Amino acid sequence: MPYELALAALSDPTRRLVFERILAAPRPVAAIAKGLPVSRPAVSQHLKVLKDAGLITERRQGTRRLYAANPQALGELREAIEAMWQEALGGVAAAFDAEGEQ
Amino acid sequence: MPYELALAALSDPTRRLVFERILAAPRPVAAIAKGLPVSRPAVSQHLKVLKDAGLITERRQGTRRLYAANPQALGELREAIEAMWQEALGGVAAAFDAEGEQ
DNA sequence: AGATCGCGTAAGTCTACGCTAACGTAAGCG
DNA sequence: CGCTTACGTTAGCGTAGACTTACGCGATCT
Repeated sequence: MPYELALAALSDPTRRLVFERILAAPRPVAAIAKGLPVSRPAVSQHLKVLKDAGLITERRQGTRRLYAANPQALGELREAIEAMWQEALGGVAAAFDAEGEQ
Repeated sequence: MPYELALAALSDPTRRLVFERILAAPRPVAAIAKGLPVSRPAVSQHLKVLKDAGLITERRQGTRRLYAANPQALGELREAIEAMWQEALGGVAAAFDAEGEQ
């Protein structure tokens, strides 16, 4: 699962709220939607995007579905960001060296 | 600078291309736009968004402007993602425990 | 079997935003 | 001074996507 999908999925504020609500523990849809400023179908749509991005997993339990965060996708995103961070650190050092030479 | 802005800024594919082009070393706008599938003004607009998100810094040098990545904002984003990752790991462990008890 | 719960999906609307084309501007050069 | 370079900015357009309303469907209860 490419990290780009996770990045795009987490860029929406409402979707981040949805995701953060199932970070600590799995929850059914109605419990996620409760207290959010959008309707339950909207939450369902956000869950689909998060699932397609690999950020969450779905488990059916009777008539309801439990959604849980998937740490692996989050780990991949973390590593991608960290790689960019490292490269940026190196870039600053290189620019500083070039500055000193002129 | 809140990490939400950085997240939203990096969610666009073209803007990511722009950002990655100045990760290793600072560049003027024309150099960034060269080879990209969009016009130079579009690159300028992306640079503005990245700057507003704190991800890059601008330094004027005569008639041109050098854009460089800002590792600090990237570091903050990295830490925010890492915190969510840790929480997700804890959530999975908690769900597993609950599974064993029933 | 009928009723209800818990949820996904489809259709339609409206806003955000990425893009181009055109223009404006400050710095260097002859 | 013009002229060119290297940009930023604006106006306008087109589309992706976030949202609601309405509907459909399987599981559970009585």
